[in-house]
Amino acid sequence: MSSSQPFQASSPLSASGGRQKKSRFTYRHLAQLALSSVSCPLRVIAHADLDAFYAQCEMVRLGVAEDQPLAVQQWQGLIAINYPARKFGLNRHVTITEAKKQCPNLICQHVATWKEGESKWAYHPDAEKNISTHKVSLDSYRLESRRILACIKESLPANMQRVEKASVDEVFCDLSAQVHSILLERFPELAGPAPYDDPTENLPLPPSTALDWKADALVDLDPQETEDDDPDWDDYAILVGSEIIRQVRADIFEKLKYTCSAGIAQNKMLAKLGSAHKKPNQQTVIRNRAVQRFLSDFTFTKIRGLGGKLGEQITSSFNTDTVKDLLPVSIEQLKNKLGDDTGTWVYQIIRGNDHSEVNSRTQIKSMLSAKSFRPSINDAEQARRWLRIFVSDIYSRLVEEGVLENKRRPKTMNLHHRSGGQTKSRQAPISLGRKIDEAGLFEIATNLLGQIILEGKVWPCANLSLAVGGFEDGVAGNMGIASFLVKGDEAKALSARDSDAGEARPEKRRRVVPTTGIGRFFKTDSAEEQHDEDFGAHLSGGIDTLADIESKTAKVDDTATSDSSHEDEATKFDQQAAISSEKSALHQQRTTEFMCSRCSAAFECPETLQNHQDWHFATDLEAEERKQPASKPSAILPNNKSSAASIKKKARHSQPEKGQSKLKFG
DNA sequence: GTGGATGAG
DNA sequence: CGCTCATCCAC
Repeated sequence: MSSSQPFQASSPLSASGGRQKKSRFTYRHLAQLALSSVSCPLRVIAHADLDAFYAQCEMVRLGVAEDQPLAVQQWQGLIAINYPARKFGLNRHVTITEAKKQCPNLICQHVATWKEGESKWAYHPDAEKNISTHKVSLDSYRLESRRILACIKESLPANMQRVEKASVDEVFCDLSAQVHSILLERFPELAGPAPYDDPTENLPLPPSTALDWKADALVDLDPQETEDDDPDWDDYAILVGSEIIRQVRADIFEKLKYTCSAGIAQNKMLAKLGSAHKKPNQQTVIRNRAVQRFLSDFTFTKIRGLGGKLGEQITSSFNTDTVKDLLPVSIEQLKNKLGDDTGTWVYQIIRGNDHSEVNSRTQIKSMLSAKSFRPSINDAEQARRWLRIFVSDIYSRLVEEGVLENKRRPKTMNLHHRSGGQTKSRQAPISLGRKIDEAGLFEIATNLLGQIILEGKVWPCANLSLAVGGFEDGVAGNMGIASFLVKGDEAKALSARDSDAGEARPEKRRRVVPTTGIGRFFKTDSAEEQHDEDFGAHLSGGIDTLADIESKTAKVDDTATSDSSHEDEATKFDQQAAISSEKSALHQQRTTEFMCSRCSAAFECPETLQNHQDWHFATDLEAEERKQPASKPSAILPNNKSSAASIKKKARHSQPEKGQSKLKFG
């Protein structure tokens, strides 16, 4: 993809000397770009958002014309309205009859539903009349979401992509590594070495020819900037990112006929604001030199994480809801009102600084099936009937998740109940010994219901929801050994696990950077996590590179990131984030897949592949036992600790080697 | 670990 | 509005 659209190749970059000015950016900044460092000023993040997604799904499914007004109906309400229909002034809170009146040509398609006693959801023509016996199913949208995500991954180079599924209709892509490689292709001079081998040397400026932004929406520049200023490498980087995303969008449309909007910027927060800026089917670029202007026009409650109570609290504390009016508020005032962590986070975010990382994660962590009862239900028998439907729904989705092949397995089940204003919930483990099927799940769910009923005051019940979760850890018993060890034991652990050397860092031990909410921003840099990072580095055999980064980050070159108005806090923030993120970048798992040699199931990380192969092994043993019973029945139970450990140890030696290829075989 | 709360779409 | 999904926090 990268080479399919040759860029206007330039004459060689002007050498140093003469009257040529230097770039604001250094060779180190360029190197950080290749690592997708969250503090790299050249970083390129994209956010893509499907246009009126549910409505588009129905249009594709039904094959209706692109200019046909269509809305997705759920009982008596509309949950999605396509853009042709929006021209008639329709919004989500109009009734069906009003909508039809305003737009006589409107197609109102009801969502698919589960009907009691049936084994699969379907598009029932009479669904809206059967609210009391049907429950909504959003499965078809989840399936389309999955196809689109796969298409996006196909569109991006396997070894450089970093794609995070943010919701059913949104993704973030960290394009930094790919942009880096394209820059080097187009401007081989950038490959270095830096003059005097000094990474703090500034890069030569890019050619000053005007950049071709194609049809991209460009947001207005900051007041002190003009379009006449020569572009610098951040402009080029984001332009390349924009080209990449334009091609991704074209691929999605060509293959699947879905349109989406996108935002391209230096971080997730700005990219997301960008994708919402112009819809439908457009992309918006927010250059660094436009960030201040772009942001200051916003109501800060539009910023991700400030849409709820926190935003309200800020509004009432400082008597404004605009970014512009919040900018003069000092970091101390923010800390006083909001607490240190949240105050610092808000201070940074309204200045366009967001170091949150794009996690290569495309799999869900929990699933839930729920219904609000109108009217309420009044006895346990009715509740159990709904539990059957919830279980069918969840079970079929578990099958899609590959639970049957032991690719993933939920650890817990949760039942929520609402009666009047009161809510109750009960959770239970799904023990490893239990085979996951509809009967087993229903039994657990029924038990939870029984526990809730025992509390009393449960009828009439207005809402029930059943959830399963705890997917990410796979088979129990393999929880991070590292977290149990004190310093002295690490050597033992390392030698015991020496065949792990060269492995990518397991998914489940990876640092999670929170993206929303109060006071969560700095929590992940705890000493414990830091320790874990180090441990991961040993395991990964990345010592040289890590040490390299440690020494590099010892003196922080801040030419382009800090502006003189930043306070010490802000600088410290940048530096801390830079260091931890570079380490994290080293261990960040890409969407590289690990494939089982037995059944070709694919996994995102070696450890889950290991769990899966342990399961094969245990299954084989079990089959053997059935042929020759009475030898050692206890040893084959999957929840037998010692057995699990020995199986693990045995299978571990067949783990794949680290490498760059897309597929690995175990 | 559990249950509630918050936030987002 | 109804239905999801994710994460954090007090207990």
